[in-house]
Amino acid sequence: MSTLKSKILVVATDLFQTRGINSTGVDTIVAVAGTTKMTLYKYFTSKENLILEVLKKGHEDFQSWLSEKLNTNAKKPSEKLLKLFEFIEEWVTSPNFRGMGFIKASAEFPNEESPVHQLSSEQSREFKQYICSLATEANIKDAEGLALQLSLLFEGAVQAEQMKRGSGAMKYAKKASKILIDGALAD
Amino acid sequence: MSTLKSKILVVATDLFQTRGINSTGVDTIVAVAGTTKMTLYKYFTSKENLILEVLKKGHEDFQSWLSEKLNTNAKKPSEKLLKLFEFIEEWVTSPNFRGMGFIKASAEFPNEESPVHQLSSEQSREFKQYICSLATEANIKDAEGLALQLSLLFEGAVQAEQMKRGSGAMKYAKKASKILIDGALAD
DNA sequence: ACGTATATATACAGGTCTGTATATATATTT
DNA sequence: AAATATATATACAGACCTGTATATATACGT
Repeated sequence: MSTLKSKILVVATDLFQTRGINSTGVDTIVAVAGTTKMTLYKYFTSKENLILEVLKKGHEDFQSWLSEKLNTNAKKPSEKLLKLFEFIEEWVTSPNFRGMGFIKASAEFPNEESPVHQLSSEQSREFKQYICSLATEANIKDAEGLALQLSLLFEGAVQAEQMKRGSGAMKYAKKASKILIDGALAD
Repeated sequence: MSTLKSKILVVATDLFQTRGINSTGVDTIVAVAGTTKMTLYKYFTSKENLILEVLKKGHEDFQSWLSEKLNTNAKKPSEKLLKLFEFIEEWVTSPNFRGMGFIKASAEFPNEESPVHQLSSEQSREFKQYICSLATEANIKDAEGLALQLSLLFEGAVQAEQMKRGSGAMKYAKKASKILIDGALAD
């Protein structure tokens, strides 16, 4: 991938997070990225296309980092579940955490026909599905239910962290997740 | 309050929720409300002022409904805590639920200097504080921690419900809250 | 050195948005 | 009936936005 395209993606991710998606114009993006609109529209067919690519990259980066961390640091499925929020916390509190795009995007694009909303919605579902697969492997009875609960905790904590960095929300989400997982394992 | 002002508030609440705040123009609001811009700008000094009043009304309506419900239907403090999500679920699944404004607003106005962001942030804090007061009365040891956890669940579930109505997220949030509260009461 | 691909600089068309100005209509009060 | 407050209708200025058009510069392969 061209370095310019990559630079635009990084800058857009940053600005979308700190100023909002709709409030960030392409002129601002190219100015910060140190390039021009012509170049942006060479790599992205439209602003919507740029938004979609920002979302895709953010989700892929997070998902692959997380599953790689879990696979190398935990063996038993139940261990993976229990360590889930530990790594999520590590990701979220890292200095180059740029927010979870799909949470903001689904708020800014509530219309269900919008491609941005659809992608956000799908990413949220995918993440929940990933947790559900971990829960299923760990022989949790109501794997779907636990996955939903953990994803609610996750999304709530990310939102709190986006609202105020360093709020420590994820630390308490981690504690809550341990209680919920232990309870589900005992069922 | 004038019926027109009230009508504008209701319509704006609705449109902000279903189309987003920044994506909803005042022209659309007055058209749906059946009035004109001149009237809107008589009752509200600016669009930002309208947004702030929409947020205030939404939060007041919810908070007063919730505390009244809890005060009449539960006596012991621990009972209030345990019934909290039952009433929240009733509110959220009611047909005229119009979303929790401050959750969407904080996503659309991430800039901490924005008055809209500041009010959203304050409302989130107030809600958490209310839960904390319930937990304190119920003699929970780490009342702050439990309050934070429950508010994370709440915000995550509202977000999920806003993303897809009828997702049943609040039902599972309620179950999770019971587990967390029971655990905290036993400490 | 020459041609080609890539990036820049800049201007602008067409649209949307907020907030105001101007003129008119409808109620209500006296 | 006259006067006053309230609401409508409509137009518009000024700002912003997306996406494109045009012309120029820079690098690179051959």
